[in-house]
Amino acid sequence: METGSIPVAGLRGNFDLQATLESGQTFVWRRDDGRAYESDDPAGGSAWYYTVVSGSGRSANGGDDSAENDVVRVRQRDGLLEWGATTDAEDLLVERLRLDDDLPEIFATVPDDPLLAEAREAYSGLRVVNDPFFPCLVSFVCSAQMRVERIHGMQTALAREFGETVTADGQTYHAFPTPERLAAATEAELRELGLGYRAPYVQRSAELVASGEATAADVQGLDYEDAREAMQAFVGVGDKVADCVLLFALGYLEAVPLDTWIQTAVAEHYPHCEQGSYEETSRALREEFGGKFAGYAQTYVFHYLRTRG
DNA sequence: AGCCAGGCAAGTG
DNA sequence: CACTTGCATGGC
Repeated sequence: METGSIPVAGLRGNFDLQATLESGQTFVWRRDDGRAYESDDPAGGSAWYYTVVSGSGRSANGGDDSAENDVVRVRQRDGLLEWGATTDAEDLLVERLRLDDDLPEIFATVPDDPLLAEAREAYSGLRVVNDPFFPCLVSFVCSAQMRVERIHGMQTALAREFGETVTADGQTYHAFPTPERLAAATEAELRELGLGYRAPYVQRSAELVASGEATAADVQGLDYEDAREAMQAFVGVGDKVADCVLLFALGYLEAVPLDTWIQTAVAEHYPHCEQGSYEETSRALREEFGGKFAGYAQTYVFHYLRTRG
């Protein structure tokens, strides 16, 4: 393994690895200690997390074409983001964890109302992730009427059953399954993993991606509202899941997913944003949260509301 | 036992 | 277009 460390104390804004990875926005990381994601778990502050990165055109080491998947491990300690990986992981981590985001600049565009102030105080350094598209899509198709810990468990099960394996330092890791592999899975196989009625949605969306009939490229680059509409070409994707994938994988930081928690927050803290339809309420809250980076504010509020007693 | 969890698809009016 | 219904599953 190569190793390295990124000083995160000097970033524009803080960094909180645990809050970033355990806030229910990404489901591609696992805790090395095997513990389920439990927010406010004191051990989480210095726990190792790992993911498997599917190689995409990064041909670093002289034609080793068997190394398609890389293991990346990270932990945060003493103002450093320490990593160990089967490749140089620094650029990847900066990209995936949005370490270049200028949080003070972002929050200068967001109102400093009491709720947001509390959320920022509680989870200073939480960053919106930049996940790979397909795992993010599947995760949020699975998210319907499901708790965060169980969504995470489902993605772990999918990787265990259908993901390619990588061995590093004598340990076996599972990549997230490819679209082709999930497209080839049967609905019954997916139901056995506890996906319930989401099973056919996952299979059919995987088929669309694998065949090229609908891909991220059809969405990326569109204006936000057109992109949200285009996302719904996938099966199991409505307005809310579309917003999640736009925010957490495609870089649409203005997207404000309206889930049950946020709808409660609208009723209690932003009643003037309650407009009836998803479309209109979402737009109103997006404007309430300053537009361009409204999804950042949403992610803080979601994590804060969900984890406080 | 009933209610809820990061909702969506399909059907009806 | 808006509204209703059915859908898996596990934890509290």
